[in-house]
Amino acid sequence: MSVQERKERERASRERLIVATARELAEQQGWDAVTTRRLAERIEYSQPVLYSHFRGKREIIGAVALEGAAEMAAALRAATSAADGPRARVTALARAYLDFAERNPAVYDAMFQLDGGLAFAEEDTPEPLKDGFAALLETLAEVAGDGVHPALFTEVFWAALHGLATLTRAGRLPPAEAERRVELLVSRLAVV
Amino acid sequence: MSVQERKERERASRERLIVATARELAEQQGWDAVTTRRLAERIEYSQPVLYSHFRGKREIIGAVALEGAAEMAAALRAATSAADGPRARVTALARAYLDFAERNPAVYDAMFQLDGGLAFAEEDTPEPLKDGFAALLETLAEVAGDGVHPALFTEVFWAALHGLATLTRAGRLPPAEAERRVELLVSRLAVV
DNA sequence: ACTCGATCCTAGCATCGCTAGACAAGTGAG
DNA sequence: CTCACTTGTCTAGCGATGCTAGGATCGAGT
Repeated sequence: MSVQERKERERASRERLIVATARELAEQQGWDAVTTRRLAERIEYSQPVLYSHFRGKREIIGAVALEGAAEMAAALRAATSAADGPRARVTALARAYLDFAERNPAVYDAMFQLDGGLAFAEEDTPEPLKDGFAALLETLAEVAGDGVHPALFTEVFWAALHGLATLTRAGRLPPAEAERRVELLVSRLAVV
Repeated sequence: MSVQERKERERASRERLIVATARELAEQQGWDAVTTRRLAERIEYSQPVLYSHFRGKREIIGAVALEGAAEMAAALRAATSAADGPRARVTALARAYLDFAERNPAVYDAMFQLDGGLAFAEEDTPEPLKDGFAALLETLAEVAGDGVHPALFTEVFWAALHGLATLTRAGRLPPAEAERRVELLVSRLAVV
């Protein structure tokens, strides 16, 4: 019985290695460079091993996305808990969100840009994703304003952040004035 | 001399055919289905012909994006010119933007999601893209509010629309309440 | 009518995600 | 301790991708 447990531990450990390596490779050289061959070589196993853990490349991306969602949720909560007052919390939230996207571009892509085979806004949405939305909601509900559904407000605010994050990183928006855009967004959307 | 002109016309015509076919194929079956082989087969030429017009698949995507940008700019201007008053114009603008994204998902991807090798917010930004931004700016400048740079306001508003468009289409936002999100966005961001 | 240059196609390269089948290592029974 | 067998891993290969080299073909101008 103990033998089997050891094997399961080793399997789980190797699965974590795969996800961590995929993420590392993606951050270093972009997702295009994350091929099953390169990934297999880095973890020092052959390609088919990947398919004994994941159904395919999509699922590996999905695993990175889930890991990232959990981290992001933690980062958002850490940022907001250090701020005083609703308005300051929202600003901190927005900055933390954009900061996470900027510092973890590959993970952010896995979460929102690429197809990781994940469901959203539905019954079977994975827990980390729901929790990420919850982290946003906790702070944003305070400033939704009267008669506005907090979830709806969160969706709009989130969409704005997502737009800023992606357009900035794609070179569509000059990075210089990022901070002023955040201030404008918060001052207009948030009802204090 | 006339012979050469005819050849140039034919070349230009074939180039339009390539772009139109790529777009059509992408809208029908998604960009993944747009392979150089399939595209070549549809235009009834061999693969290498594509490379005598474009440097590679990226440039073809870029060409579709430019075509789309011009169309979108026209659609935005048509929508705003039919509305009375700044507030109504902004609402019409937002609806037209999201409507375009929803009805031309592949083109929208070419413009903002995929790598079409296009420059943005820089010196050598192609004209249709600058004009698309200009179309947004024309209407949004009216409601930027005192002391807010119109271009900065446009960037934020645009980012919010882009976020709504992409998140909705990716299934991240329930489509049911799209209209209410637009109303909330406009009512908060626009200063009338 | 003939030459020669432009134009286009056949064939192929390296790489991709993914899988079948051979092979080895470790397991538990006798 | 030996041996069949399950479990796990690897080698090799499939079809498809973007892209390119080199030969064939066609038409224009002398």
